[in-house]
Amino acid sequence: MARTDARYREAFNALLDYCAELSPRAPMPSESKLCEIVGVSRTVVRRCLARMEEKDLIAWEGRDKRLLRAPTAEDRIAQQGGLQRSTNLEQRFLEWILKFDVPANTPLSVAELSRSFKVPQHELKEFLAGLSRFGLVARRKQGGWMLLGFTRDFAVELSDFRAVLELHAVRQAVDAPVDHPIWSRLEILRADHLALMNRIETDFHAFSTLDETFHGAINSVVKNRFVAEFQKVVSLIFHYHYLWDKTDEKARNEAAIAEHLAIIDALEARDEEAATIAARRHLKTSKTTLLSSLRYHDLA
Amino acid sequence: MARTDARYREAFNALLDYCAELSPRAPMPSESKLCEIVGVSRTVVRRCLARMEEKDLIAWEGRDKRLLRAPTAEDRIAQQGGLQRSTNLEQRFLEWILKFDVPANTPLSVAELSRSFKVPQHELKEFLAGLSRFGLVARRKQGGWMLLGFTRDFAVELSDFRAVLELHAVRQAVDAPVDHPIWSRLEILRADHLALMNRIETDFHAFSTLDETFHGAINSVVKNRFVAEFQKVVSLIFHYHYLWDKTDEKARNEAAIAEHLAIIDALEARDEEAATIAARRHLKTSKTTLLSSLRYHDLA
DNA sequence: TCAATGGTTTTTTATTATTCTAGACAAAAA
DNA sequence: TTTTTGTCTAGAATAATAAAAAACCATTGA
Repeated sequence: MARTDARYREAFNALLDYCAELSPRAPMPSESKLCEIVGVSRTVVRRCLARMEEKDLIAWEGRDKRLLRAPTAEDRIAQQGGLQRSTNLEQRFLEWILKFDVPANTPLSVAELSRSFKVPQHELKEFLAGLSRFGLVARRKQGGWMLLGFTRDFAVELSDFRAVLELHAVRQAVDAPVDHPIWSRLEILRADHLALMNRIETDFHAFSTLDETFHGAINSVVKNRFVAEFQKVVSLIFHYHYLWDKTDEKARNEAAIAEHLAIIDALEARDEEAATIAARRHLKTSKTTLLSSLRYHDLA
Repeated sequence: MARTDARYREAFNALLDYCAELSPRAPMPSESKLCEIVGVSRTVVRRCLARMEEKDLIAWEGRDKRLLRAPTAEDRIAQQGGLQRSTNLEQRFLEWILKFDVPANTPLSVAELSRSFKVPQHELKEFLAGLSRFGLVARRKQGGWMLLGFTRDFAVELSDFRAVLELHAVRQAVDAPVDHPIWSRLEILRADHLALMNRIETDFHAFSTLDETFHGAINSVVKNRFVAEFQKVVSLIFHYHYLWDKTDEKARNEAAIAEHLAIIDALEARDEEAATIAARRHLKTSKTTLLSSLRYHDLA
């Protein structure tokens, strides 16, 4: 019960690795130095040292710590099964919602999600609390959480908000200095777009990734933590929706490539007016696509 | 330990209130009806009914539940001390940071905050997880949380982001139909501003609230959950910073009133160009004020 | 026959208790 | 002095647990 000692186990093995570098009988660094080396508190380091002494790996008396023998594979401590990655939970969660088309107003069971995502319950709760800031989920009066989900309103507001941020980014990009990395990125993107256009008949589904890269590049001009945070979610949602709505995919992507190229042209010409118009047109198309994919699913 | 029965206690009293309306010997509604009435699960309702039967308030046999006597004040169940409001935790937390000028990179102790705000630990964790979406706090590698706080970068990015949102709102407002509530709100605000201008010598500190109302009105034109969510935090931060930086407060507020009036004038003239310029000027002033208040505190 | 209701059980949530970890302090050594 | 260690206290992560929700099934009564 209670807190796991995964940290101690990891630290112990890390210390063994460090000792392997050391020559036998060499004095070991001070406890606080070892803390820095394995990135853990002195409490844990001392626990590790105690075990090493017990296993006759080191002689430890006061400040004198000496390696007695080279550590072997058997000395290593087993990692408790779990070690489940709670990284990219966000991505996995959104992927789940969009791929399985979880409908709006679905109650979310923390217990169930915790099992399927192999993540401790409390971590999921914190994650959901974070998502509630984006209005994607909300607490229920009876307790627990509920997916507000991709309703029509949500999609409209998301698209509008995205448009506000991205038009701002476009305006900033026009004013970017010549040595700004955006210009070389745009050149590469232009080439990629033209290349894809040539093999569009077969590779039209490769557009989704390109789209994400393109919008990422545009938004990278704006150095703002709030924008960046939103962008992460926005792009993920648009990305999966694109993957998912297969109607007229080739035609849509072909049109989108043309729209992207128009934006690149206008940006490189430093023509704010034209760039804004081109961006607005493309964002409008995106919004329409997102909405129609929702409509399609409402019928299903 | 474990979950409290506050819900049961509240439900029981609510049921008593409901019974008080009933005439004695009257049959009570079905369990599921009672659930809807008090907004609680059947499990809790049945626990309440069991207690009512035990206290000889009702006769209960199968579907036949009859009130035996009118409930008295003594029948009520005591609410367990706590009932601590975890509402407006956000406001209280930001208030604490800004009022006590908690510096950036301060480690936040969940245990301590939990005590001082009288809120269960896990609720605080969820709250902090939410705030981390705004980049105001972050997890530490060693565990726990840390206030990233109001650094210069944070203030700049916050101001910029606010400007993006608010300029968008201004552009929307210009296009708002004549019967949109914004116009009457602006008329009232104009009068309020003029009134405050007349008594500025004595009441200049009343501007802070007026400022919040003004920006709230402008932003109310944009109906967007993302904007609204951010606006809550943004306005709170600006609000407290205004309250807090006392240098040249009268002169600053007087100037700000003039800037507000210029925005109102331009909006009512439906002049997008002028409105944008006026708004941009005001936002720039705000940003400068916010930054200088930080500089002032850095020295302290 | 069937919808609504009640008894019962299973599952999930909220919260505490517990173990591990971090950090602080003072004594000891260099 | 300055650094290092022994000791202690407070805090964080997590499992255990009581309460609540929800599902299930039998029963009632139209």
